[in-house]
Amino acid sequence: MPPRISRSLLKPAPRASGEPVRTRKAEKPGSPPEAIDYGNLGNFIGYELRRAQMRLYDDFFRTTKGTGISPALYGALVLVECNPGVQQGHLGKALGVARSGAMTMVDRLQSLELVVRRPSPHDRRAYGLHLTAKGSRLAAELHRRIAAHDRRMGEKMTEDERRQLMLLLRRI
Amino acid sequence: MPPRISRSLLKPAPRASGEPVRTRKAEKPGSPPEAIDYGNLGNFIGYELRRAQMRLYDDFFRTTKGTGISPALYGALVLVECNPGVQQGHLGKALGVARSGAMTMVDRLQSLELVVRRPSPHDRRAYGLHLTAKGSRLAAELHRRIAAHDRRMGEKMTEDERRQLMLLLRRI
DNA sequence: TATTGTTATACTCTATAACTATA
DNA sequence: TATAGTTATAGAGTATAACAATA
Repeated sequence: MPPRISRSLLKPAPRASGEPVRTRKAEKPGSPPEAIDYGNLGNFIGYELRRAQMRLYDDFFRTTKGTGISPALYGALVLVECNPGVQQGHLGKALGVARSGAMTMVDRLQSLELVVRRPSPHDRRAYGLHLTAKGSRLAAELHRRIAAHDRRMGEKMTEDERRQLMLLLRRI
Repeated sequence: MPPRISRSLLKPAPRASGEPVRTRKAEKPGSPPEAIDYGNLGNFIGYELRRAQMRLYDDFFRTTKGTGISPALYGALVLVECNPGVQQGHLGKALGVARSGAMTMVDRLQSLELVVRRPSPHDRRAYGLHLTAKGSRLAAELHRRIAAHDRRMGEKMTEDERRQLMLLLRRI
């Protein structure tokens, strides 16, 4: 079964201008006057999963800063790179978004000049998606940065533990 | 250090009417004509984290169906329950959202008649948040359902493995 | 009739900024 | 001057529904 990237998990938002904003604690750095009781929240897998992903997203956005690429767009970029000529609709399905959502994503990638739509030779309704030269270059750069990012995410565990983590995550 | 629930990790959206919609694959059940190559995506911790959370969110929304409670609102409900009289702003900080976001969440909980704002005895600018009787009942019900949900999430691993997973997640 | 891309519309989530009452 | 709550506004993300062109 091919893995799927979920809509809800690729969400955090790039800005219109292309520059992701992560205004963590924009309001005030000061901590809440009284410690807050989180009850049973910390015993839930879902809670630790969320916290882990929060930290990971923070690092991801620092990693891709200046590129305008969110996790969702990176996923799309990888898919176009690995499947040159893929149809927009298929991309959307693979990413778990509706066609209109795929439309928006590809529009964005096109406006960043990373991806082009070329008429499909077989189906005059469809377009094939391809990386531009600029898109290829950025993809290569992002692969490097994101591989380093992913290593950082696992730097506090051994290689065995990392494998164990991946296995356990797949069992959820 | 008190745990924090991230804005970006509590995101998936409840509907205005209160009923969460999870139209997974609303477009077509059919699989893409050709298998799609996901490249190196599956070797990233972030990717597996996202997939795991996607599955978890699906189950969470099935679990809370009919209540209008999203993960974010459940978090808020727990915090109000565990910290009766907590100020809205402190709640927002604990949840990692701006004051206006806390406002929206509390408005929602109030419109669901789960939470009330009572004037603070010490500070005439502030309100204390409290569960209503209905809120207490729903919280109790949700605790049961979500505890079961969390057990389901870990049902494919041993108790030791679950503990290991929690430990590794905290190391990210 | 079904599918591809597209557009229009609507909704949630979240942020910033300005306003008010109070501290 | 700073803070608590509020309101207005804006942008991202995603969904559904309808449409034209094509299969």
